[in-house]
Amino acid sequence: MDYDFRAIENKWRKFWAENKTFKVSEDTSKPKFYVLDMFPYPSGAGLHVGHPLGYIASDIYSRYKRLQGFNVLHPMGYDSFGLPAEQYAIQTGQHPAITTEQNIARYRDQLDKIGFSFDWDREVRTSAPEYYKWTQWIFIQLFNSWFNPKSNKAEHIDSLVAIFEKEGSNGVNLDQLTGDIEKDMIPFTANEWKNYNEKKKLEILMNFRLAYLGESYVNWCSALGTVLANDEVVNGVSERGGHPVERKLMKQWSMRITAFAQRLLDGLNEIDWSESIKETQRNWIGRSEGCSIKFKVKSEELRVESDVNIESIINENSPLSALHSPLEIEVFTTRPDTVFGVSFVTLAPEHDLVAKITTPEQKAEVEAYVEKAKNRSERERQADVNTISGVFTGSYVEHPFTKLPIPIWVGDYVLVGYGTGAVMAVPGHDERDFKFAKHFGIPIKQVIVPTNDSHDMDKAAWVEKEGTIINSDFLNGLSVKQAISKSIEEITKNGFGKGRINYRLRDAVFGRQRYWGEPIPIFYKDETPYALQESELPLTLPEVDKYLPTEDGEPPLARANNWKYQNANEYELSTMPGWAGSSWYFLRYLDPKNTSEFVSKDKVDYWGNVDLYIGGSEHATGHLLYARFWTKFLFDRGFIPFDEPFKKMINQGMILGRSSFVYLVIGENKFVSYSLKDNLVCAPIHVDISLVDNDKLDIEGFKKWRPEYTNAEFICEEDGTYICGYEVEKMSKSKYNVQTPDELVEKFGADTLRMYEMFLGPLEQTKPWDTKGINGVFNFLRKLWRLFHDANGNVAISEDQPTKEALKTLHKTIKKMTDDLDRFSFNTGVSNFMICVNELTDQKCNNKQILQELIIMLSPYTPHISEELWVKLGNASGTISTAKFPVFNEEFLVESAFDYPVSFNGKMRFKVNLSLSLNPKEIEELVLALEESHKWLEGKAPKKVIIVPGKIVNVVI
RNA sequence: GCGGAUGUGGUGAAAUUGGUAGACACGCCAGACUUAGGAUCUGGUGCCGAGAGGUGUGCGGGUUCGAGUCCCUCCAUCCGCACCA
Repeated sequence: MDYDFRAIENKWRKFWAENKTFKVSEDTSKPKFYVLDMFPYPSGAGLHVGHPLGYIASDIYSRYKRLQGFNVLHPMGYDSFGLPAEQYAIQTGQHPAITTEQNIARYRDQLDKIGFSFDWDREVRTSAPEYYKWTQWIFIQLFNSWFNPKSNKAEHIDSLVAIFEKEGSNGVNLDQLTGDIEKDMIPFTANEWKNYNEKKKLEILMNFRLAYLGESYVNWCSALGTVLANDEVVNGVSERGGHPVERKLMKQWSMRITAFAQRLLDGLNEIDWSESIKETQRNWIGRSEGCSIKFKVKSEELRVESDVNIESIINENSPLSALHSPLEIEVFTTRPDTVFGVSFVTLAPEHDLVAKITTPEQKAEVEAYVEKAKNRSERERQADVNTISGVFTGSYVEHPFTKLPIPIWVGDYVLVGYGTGAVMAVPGHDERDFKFAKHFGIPIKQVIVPTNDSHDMDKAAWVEKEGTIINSDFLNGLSVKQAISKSIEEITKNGFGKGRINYRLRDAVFGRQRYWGEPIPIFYKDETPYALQESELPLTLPEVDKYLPTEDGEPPLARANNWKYQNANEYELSTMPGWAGSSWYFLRYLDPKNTSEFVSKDKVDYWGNVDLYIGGSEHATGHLLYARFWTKFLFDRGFIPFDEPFKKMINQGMILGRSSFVYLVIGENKFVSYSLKDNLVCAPIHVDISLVDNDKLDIEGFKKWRPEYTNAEFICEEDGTYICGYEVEKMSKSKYNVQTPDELVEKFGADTLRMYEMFLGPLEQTKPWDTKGINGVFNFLRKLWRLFHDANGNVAISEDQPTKEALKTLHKTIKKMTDDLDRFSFNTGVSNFMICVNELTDQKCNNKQILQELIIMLSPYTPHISEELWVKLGNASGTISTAKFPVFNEEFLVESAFDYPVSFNGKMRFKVNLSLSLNPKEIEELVLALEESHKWLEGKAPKKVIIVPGKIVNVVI
């Protein structure tokens, strides 16, 4: 009987499903191991061969761990809220839930064909109310929490209320409560707090909640009709769809991820992730150490009078420090050593103080500039980095040390979202400031002597953190490094500012003006947001007539009829972003059916965090950062016992498509073969890869492909074939280079596909898909099959004692397989099997002991054929997944002799077989006595002979 | 500009600690088998050379008895981030 993969795979797929072979539960007698894949968004296009790459690797690893006796949790689910289903709904009116359901069915069908060992009883879908009930629940926990900088962790908001009741807001020393995150709070005493009404209290608490409603500049995408988080904006356009994005001041639900910036940074040192992802996260968090410095605004007439109503300023939602008179501009700098080189101060166009400090003479010009800057999209602004623009406000600040007046400018090179939205410009030692000063003719003051003599201060700023300080009063003569600490010391001592750590990370905007997402469990009473009670969850997504915003520009949820909290109060109308559900799904797998908790304590204690996470690196700044944030939060609040979700992560590389081309002769309906194309003027045209085999075009098929090619002519190679050119590109429909796993499973079987995907190359590497090589793996499985059968196709297994040779082959393979799996080297694993089967075939080995061990090792890669052969060896059905992985025994590899490579001056010349019991001196004598050696010595005496027993001999002449 | 990764045959790649470069496979070449099965078997296949031999892991240097592997300089490609003060 031949290797009938179709029958075998159908049989075992059915067997696993019916017997729930991969269902797991908590079992304290075994060590646990949690292997997780990044769950897919079920798109309408289905899977191509690139998608299952990571799933195959994680499945192999899961099966390997199971064979080693671990209790392996290996679940799968769907990230099923998202934009494409909603866009489709807008176009067709079909409810996104239906589209999602259909896509999931297709995904499931495709996944099932590949033979994964998922425990499908644990499937989760983020769009299911039973799931998002708990996403909403976590949101409420975040809403009811604040970050206590003193304990450095999230706490229930009640502990903050207790502080307020006892000591108010600690006077002016707000940092102790806010950790420098929020600064626009008016100080109050305990008594004042007690006398505030509920609305006022809630308003103050909103400044501390980890999920909060606040006004801030957001990325507004009008084409999508929603706001986007920073990581959803790429190169100034939306990640999905590539629509323009502008900055807009809006009231939005946000997540105070900035409170966790330092812990998110520190945690990276404790997890086993690729350096590049960790660096990307460090970069995104963007910690920089420096100093804040306050500059007093000089113009007398602008000074805020002492009897001014401070609250009126607060209520303008100033994100900046404008609280105390006289007006001050606070800047953040990493170079306080250059403070004496400040020749102007620049404000971001959106900075609150711009309007307040501009003089009447400059008003028109400044307003025009600000207006223009605000209307520029992110993309325009980024594309235009080299154009210098700015405008003078007419006002001055006072230098804190010299007391000299310094002009205040507005410039869009200063970003409102970073630092304080204001910079002290030191043109002598900052490139942008230099350009700005040159452009506007502002004086440039040198305060550092460059270490490089040839540096010309007239041509460029000296920006290196090296050199000696000059023109700087008490800093003169110090090195830059010394001057940084000395200046911070002086600035702090004089109350001009203080040392400060700044992060690039912004709070994450959480509301989306979309339909297909989790409703935010909030209602409004007296314009104040209140969270729903746990017992009122889930707040299910209401039905709407259309999935578009209303005519008044309200989100789609505003279309829902009679959708009110207790029939009285308005619900929040925005929904959660795509990353909400995926920030905690790994926890729900532990206890997917629990209706009273998001996960039970017992289960989360047993399973713990993810031991191995496999997925793409494209989530480096989105999902992976948010999931870490929520995990830290849930840990702080005592819901889970760990504060990093994913201990080890591997990022599989992208699989690129291999596009094929035909060459159309310009002006004719004639195609020229690859090697002849340079003789003619022709244009390459993508041709469907299903019409090409080994670069040879199926000419008849091609003629039928498109009506216009029916009568096409072909200039072929000498042998009459038409050879196509190729290029490696991303897989896409428009390039006709998409390879689906389904076709390959049909043609070669799932085992071949699984093994071939691993054989392509290292998991983490980007690699081109090329179907050519799949035959090699297919042939390997047939060769394996033949090991178990005689020439007539009957099972032929010997029960004899295995030969020494066979045992050596087996144990060599056991050792290599264990090593390779432990270091996730799946591609070399495949070649180990090939070598092993080649050797056993040469040895004509059909010994049961040997073959049984071999297929156990093979079963993680090719589970179907392994199950089948396992039964043929006389074992009970379906148990190979719980067999025991073979153990390496070194005894079988012991050798008595070794083929020594003999080198002369490092060049290998010949080999000689010598006993391993010889000592170096004996080896040297034997080698030098050889006739071959005399030839290479050319009569000279060797200067030295290096001998590494069991490795090499090197003769130095 | 900053950061990360990668450069090895015609192709995908291997070489885990500095010790025989190119395992394993694809493709190709030659042959066998006997019909057509994405068969199977045998031999060959880095480059130059008829051969002896020479040469060879992006370039150039260095350390070493010995370097794909370690160090320095440079180049190329890919991926992040980017007016971040």
